Amino acid sequence: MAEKVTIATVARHAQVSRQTVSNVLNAPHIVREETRRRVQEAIAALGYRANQAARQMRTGRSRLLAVRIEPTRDGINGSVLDRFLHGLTETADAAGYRVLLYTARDDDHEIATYDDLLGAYDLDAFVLTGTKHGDPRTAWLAEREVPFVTFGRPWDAPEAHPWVDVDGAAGTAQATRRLLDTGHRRIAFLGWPAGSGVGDDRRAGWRTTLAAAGLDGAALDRETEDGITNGEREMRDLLAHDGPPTAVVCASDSLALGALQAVRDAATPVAVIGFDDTPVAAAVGLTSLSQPLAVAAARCVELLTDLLDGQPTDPHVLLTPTLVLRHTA
Amino acid sequence: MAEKVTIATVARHAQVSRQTVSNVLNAPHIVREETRRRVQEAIAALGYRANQAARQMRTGRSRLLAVRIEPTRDGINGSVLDRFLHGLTETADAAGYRVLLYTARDDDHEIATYDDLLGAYDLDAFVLTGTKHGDPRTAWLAEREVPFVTFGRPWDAPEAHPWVDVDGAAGTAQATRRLLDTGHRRIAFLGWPAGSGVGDDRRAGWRTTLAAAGLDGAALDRETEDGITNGEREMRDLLAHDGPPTAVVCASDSLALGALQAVRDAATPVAVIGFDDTPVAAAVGLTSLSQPLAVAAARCVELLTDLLDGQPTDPHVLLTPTLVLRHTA
DNA sequence: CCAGAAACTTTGAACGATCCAATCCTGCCG
DNA sequence: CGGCAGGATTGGATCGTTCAAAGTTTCTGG
Repeated sequence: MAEKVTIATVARHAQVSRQTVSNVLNAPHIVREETRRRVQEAIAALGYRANQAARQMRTGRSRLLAVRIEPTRDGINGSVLDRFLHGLTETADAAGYRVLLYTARDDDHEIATYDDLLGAYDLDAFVLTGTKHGDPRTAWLAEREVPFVTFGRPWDAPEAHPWVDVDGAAGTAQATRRLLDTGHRRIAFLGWPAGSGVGDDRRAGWRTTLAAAGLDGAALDRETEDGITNGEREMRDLLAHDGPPTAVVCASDSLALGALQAVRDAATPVAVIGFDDTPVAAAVGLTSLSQPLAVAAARCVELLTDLLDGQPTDPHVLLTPTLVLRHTA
Repeated sequence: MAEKVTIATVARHAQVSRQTVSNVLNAPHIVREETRRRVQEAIAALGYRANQAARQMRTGRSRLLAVRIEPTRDGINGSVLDRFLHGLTETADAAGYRVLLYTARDDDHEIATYDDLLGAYDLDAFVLTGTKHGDPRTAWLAEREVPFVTFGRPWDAPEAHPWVDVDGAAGTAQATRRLLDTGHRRIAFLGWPAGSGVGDDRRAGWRTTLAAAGLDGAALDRETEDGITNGEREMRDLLAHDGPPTAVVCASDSLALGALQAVRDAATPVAVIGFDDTPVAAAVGLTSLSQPLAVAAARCVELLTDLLDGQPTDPHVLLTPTLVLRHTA
């Protein structure tokens, strides 16, 4: 078995000192052209790779990003995280970072995990998904000046910390406009109870677009917890009342799927639009709003690397979802 | 800002030497009870955490596992990986390991990534998902004696290396038996082209169960690439021929969903059973076979830690899927 | 031809943990 | 009471890298 290749091996092979090799790696411009080439040839020839542990011990930086992987809740929206993670890993790779996973039952455990990861692994930064009002996690991290980015806006204070998000209101507005353009006038909204930033945002897009068209949807606005059965129940209820809607915009694909089942045995066809463009939507032909997850992930990594390199950038990125047209609208 | 807490800080605080602290952590039994307690109190009081980088440099072990995250293909089966990852992270955590993600376009890139991860991060082990016939990745790893486990059997040589898998044949057998029990006699199978280990396995379960009941399904066996539209086409074709099936077992939820759409406008009801119990199945009420992913992940970690600790265990684990009954069968 | 500066290169120390070998106790036995 | 065995504790060396400072060569201009 070949002995380990260290910076000293490379140095000997290239007839220079350790430090020169280190300079070639970390500050190439201060090394003479010809020397640099010789060192790089030695590196390639020996298959040398800088030992991260040793580097980390000296510099205190690990080139590691941590991301939480949550248990898929109702399952339907799970693959959103999946695609985000993939994008994150790919972009991080390109920037010379690696992605470490962690889980946590609740906020307290999550904070304990931060402490653990920072203490034991010297993590460089965190990516959080799904922030909520008054999030204790962001407060903890900010207090300790740990670099982090959230995928999801801080709804309390938009300037509080770096974030990347998808413009839900723009999405539902786009969906509503599409329905208006195709002749619909009685357009309902199936969303979550008021109070969640994401949910309120998505509802707002629908309401303002209706208002801009001189319509008032107040009677066609429903609030319910996420889930297929909830969606179906509310939609049946909407259809049972006077002046039933001819179309519905939903805050999630789960709700939309429920609506779709309620609509199946309706007298006249009803258009349905979901949110998240999950595999289920693709499977059943549901028109839905697709989040640019790969782009979002890439921007998260970009924000973090800039932050870690001390480069100032605008730390707030808002992306627009795309309406994917299928059979249902 | 508080100064960094190292093993020396703890030693000073507990009035012992560095080595004693190290012993408390790595070989508690050789330290006197009372001393051990004193050291542990100091550790707790100071919030000390062993620096992984330093430990790794000396021991050559990183307590890091690597898992590949693949781009979700047709999307429907994506969440399978998602749930597996979550289970993996949770179990690894409990065993004192962390999970590192990586991606790779193809096998060559993946092998290059192994090299990179081993060289730079001293990775302890790899978890591979989805092995295929004559996999170059497992060969590479085995040759270098890198510990790894695959989620999925090596179909060429079952004893080649440690693996965890779900018994597909047992699953489809269970599904077929269920259909037989509820009176069905003409039970079709919608699977993938022969040649893939997983696909052949799932088909075998159906065939042998039919044979055991004295039935021959040869005429009701279809092979097609995965996907909803493929499933729908094949199912329509089956229904159009003489002696159409009254039930169908599918190799995936994608195929089952296609079958479901074909069946919708059939004269008589046809039972459909899918495989993987994806969120889509739950959403549309499709009866499907559920893989015990959390258990599989846990067993993977178990196998690896045993391997790393030099403990001999039976390195081949075959788990049985569960039939989740819903509306369609 | 030499002083002085510029441009690199070399050397030694440090990061924080573990391993190794040596020393210090403590209790026990002769 | 001395000696000894055995476990508990200690100090020094070490892993591979980067930082800091000192050393060397090369080049330029007077």
